[in-house]
Amino acid sequence: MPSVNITLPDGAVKVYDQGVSPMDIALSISEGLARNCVVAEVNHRLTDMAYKIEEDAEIRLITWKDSEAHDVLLHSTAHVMAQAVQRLFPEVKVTIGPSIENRFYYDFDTETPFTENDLLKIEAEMKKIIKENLTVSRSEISRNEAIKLFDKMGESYKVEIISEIPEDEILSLYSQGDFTDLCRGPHIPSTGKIPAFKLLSVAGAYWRGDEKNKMLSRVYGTAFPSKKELNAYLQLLKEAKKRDHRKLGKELDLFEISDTVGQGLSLWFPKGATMRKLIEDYWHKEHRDRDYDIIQTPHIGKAELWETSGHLSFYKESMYPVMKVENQDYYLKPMNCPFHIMVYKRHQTSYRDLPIRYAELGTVYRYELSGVLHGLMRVRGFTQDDAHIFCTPEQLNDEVEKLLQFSFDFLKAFGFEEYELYLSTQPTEKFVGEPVLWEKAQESLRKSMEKMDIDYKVDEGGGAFYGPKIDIKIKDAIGRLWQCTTIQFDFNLPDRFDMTYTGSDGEAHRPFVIHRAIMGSLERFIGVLIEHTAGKFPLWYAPVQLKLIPVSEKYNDFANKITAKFREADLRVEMDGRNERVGYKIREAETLKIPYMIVIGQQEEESGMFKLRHQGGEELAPMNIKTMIGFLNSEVDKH
RNA sequence: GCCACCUUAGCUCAGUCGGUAGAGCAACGCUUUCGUAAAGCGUAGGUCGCCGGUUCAAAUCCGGCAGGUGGCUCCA
Repeated sequence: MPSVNITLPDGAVKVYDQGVSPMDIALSISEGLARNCVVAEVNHRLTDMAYKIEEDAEIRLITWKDSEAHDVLLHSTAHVMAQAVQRLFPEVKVTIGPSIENRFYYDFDTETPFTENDLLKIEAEMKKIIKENLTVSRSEISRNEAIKLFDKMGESYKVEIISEIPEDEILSLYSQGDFTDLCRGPHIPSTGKIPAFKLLSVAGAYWRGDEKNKMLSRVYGTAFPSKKELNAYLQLLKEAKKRDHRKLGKELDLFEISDTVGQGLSLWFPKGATMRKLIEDYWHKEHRDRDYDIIQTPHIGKAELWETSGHLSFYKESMYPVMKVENQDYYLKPMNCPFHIMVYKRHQTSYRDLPIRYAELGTVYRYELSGVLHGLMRVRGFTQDDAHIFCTPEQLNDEVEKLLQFSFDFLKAFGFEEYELYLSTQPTEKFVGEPVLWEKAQESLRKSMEKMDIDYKVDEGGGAFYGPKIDIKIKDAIGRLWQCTTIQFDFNLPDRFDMTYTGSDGEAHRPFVIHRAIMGSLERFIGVLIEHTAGKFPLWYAPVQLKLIPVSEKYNDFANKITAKFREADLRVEMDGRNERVGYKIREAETLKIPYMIVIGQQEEESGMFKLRHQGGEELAPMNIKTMIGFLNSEVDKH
C-alpha cells in the first residue's frame, strides 16, 4: 500500500498508509489525544477527523483548547438542533444554521412558529441525540443528485441554496442517524462529543434577511467545550442584564422613555440631565481647544432646504411627516448637515479661511421602525455631537489625522481604550461624486490610520452613497462592542448646495466636507456609559458626587453648613437629613451608586475632621474640609 | 414594520380550576435621635395596559388595538 508523509506541528515527519485519517493519526499518538480531538487542519484547511489523506500533508490536530474548535462545536450543535426539530416536527422545513460569535442559530420554516415552551422539548430531544452518540459522516454528491435528494425530502430551501452554488463546486452532505444536511463542514466526529449546550431564545427572521421574504422561526442556542465555560457565558449574559441601561436608568433616576410622551423620545430627569450637561461641557471645552467653532441651528427647516439637500428624495421614509405653516411645508430635521452648509455659505470663503470646523450638539428626529427602538441606544429624537469640517484637498490628511486623534483622546477620557475600526469604501453601483475624489478620501483615511499604526477592517463597498467612512466601535468593560464614532465624507451636499471657496489662483473650488460625530449621539453614548460603568460613574460626571449623612436630625444644621462649603467649591453634594438611621441612609446611597459619603455626628462637629467613605465601604483617614475639597477636585480633574 | 413572548399599586412581583385583589420596598403619620448596606407600629394607594366578546360571574377564556422585551431588517 502506498504511504504518505505526515508533518506534525513540531516538525516531526511520520509515515502512514495512504488514506489515513486524522483520527488514525491521533490514535497512533495516544488514545487520550484522539478522544479530545474535534477536527483537524490538513494543509491549512479544516477537515473532519475521518478525512482520508491521500498525499503528503502537514497536519494539526484540533482539540477543545484550540480556538477553531468552538466554531465547529457551535455549528455541529446547530445540526443536532435541526435533527431534534425534524424528529419532533416532521413537517418543518430546515433552512440554514450557522455559528455566530459564541452562539449558533438555525432558521426553520414552520406553520406555527416556535414558542419558548418548544425550546424545552427541543432541548430534551437534543440531549437524546447526544446520548445516542451518532456518528457524523460526510459524503460528496453531484449537484443534480443533491437537488433530487432534497427535492424528495421536501426541503425546498435547500434546493434553492444548491441551485445557487457554482456548478464546479463539490457539494457535501453530513449525516448523523436519521438526519442529513447540506453542509460544507467540518463537523465533530459524533453527536456524543457535545459537552454542554443551551437553547437561548426564539425569534423571527426573514429568509435570507430580506423583509420581502417569508418570516422564518429562528432558534438561538449556545454550546461550549465544558459546563464551566457554558456557565461563565450564561453568567456574562446575566451581568449584561444587570448593567442594562434601561434598568439602571430607572434605578438611578436618570431618564425615562414614556409612552405618553411618545416612542423613542427620552425624558431626562435632574440627575440624568446633570450628567448630560457635564458631558456636554467637556465636549464644548475639547472643541474650543481644537479650533472648532460652535454653532446652533433650528429643529425644523423648509421643504426647499431638504429638496436641495436630497433628503426628501433619498431619506424621506426616515423623516417625520410634513408640517404646514402659513402655506409653507416644513420638516423636522433628520440631520444637521444642510444647516451647517448654510452657515458656511453665508459669505464667500477664501482658501485662507480653511479649514473651517463647525460643531453643534444638534438634536435630530428620525422616524425609526418601532421594532428597532431600544432604550437610549436607538431612539427617534437624539442629539448628535455633530461637526462638519470644510477643507482643501491639501488639508485632507491632516484633518483626518486630527479627527482620529481627537476621537481617541475623547473616548479615552471616558475609559474606552479598546476599539475596532472599520473603513467602508465606495459602493459599486449607487454613489455620487467623482471616483477620483472617493479614491483621494479613502486614501487619506487609510494613510492616517496606517501612520497612526491603527489596525482596521475594510468593508469593501460598504460606504454610504455619498461618501466613504470610518466607524469606530468601542469595547466596554465586559467586552461588548458599541458603534458611536463615525467619520464620513460627503460628496453629495457640496455639489447640491454648490459650495465653493476661492483658491490662491482666484478660481472657485469645491471644498471637501467631512461629517463626523464622536459620541454619535448623547443618548447612545450615555447609554453605553451606563452599561460600561454599571452605573458607577467617575467623579467628574457623577450627578451626585458626595452624600452627607448626619447621624441624627440633631446634626442637620451642622451638616447643612458643611454642604454649603462643598457647594461653594463646585462639588455636587446632597445632604440626607431624613429621620432615618445611618445604616439605612448608607444603604440607599450605595444603591444609588454615589461615589463618596461622609457620616456626620458629634465627633465631626467637635473635631472639624471628616472621614470620606468610598462607595463600597472603604474609609479614608480624617481630613478637614479644605483638604477634602482639594482631594475631591483633584480626582475630578484626573480624566 | 415583521415573528415570538410580556403588560396586576410609584417599584419588584404573587394571584390555583372563572367567584369582584395581595406581599415586600417606596410614600405618608406616629414613636425613636440613633455612628457605616434595611428601626418599630400604623395609614393610604389598583377601572388588573385599552376596547370589545363569551359567561349568572372575567385579572383569569376569546378577539382587536396600544406599549414593552428578544430577534429580523435598518442604524447615531
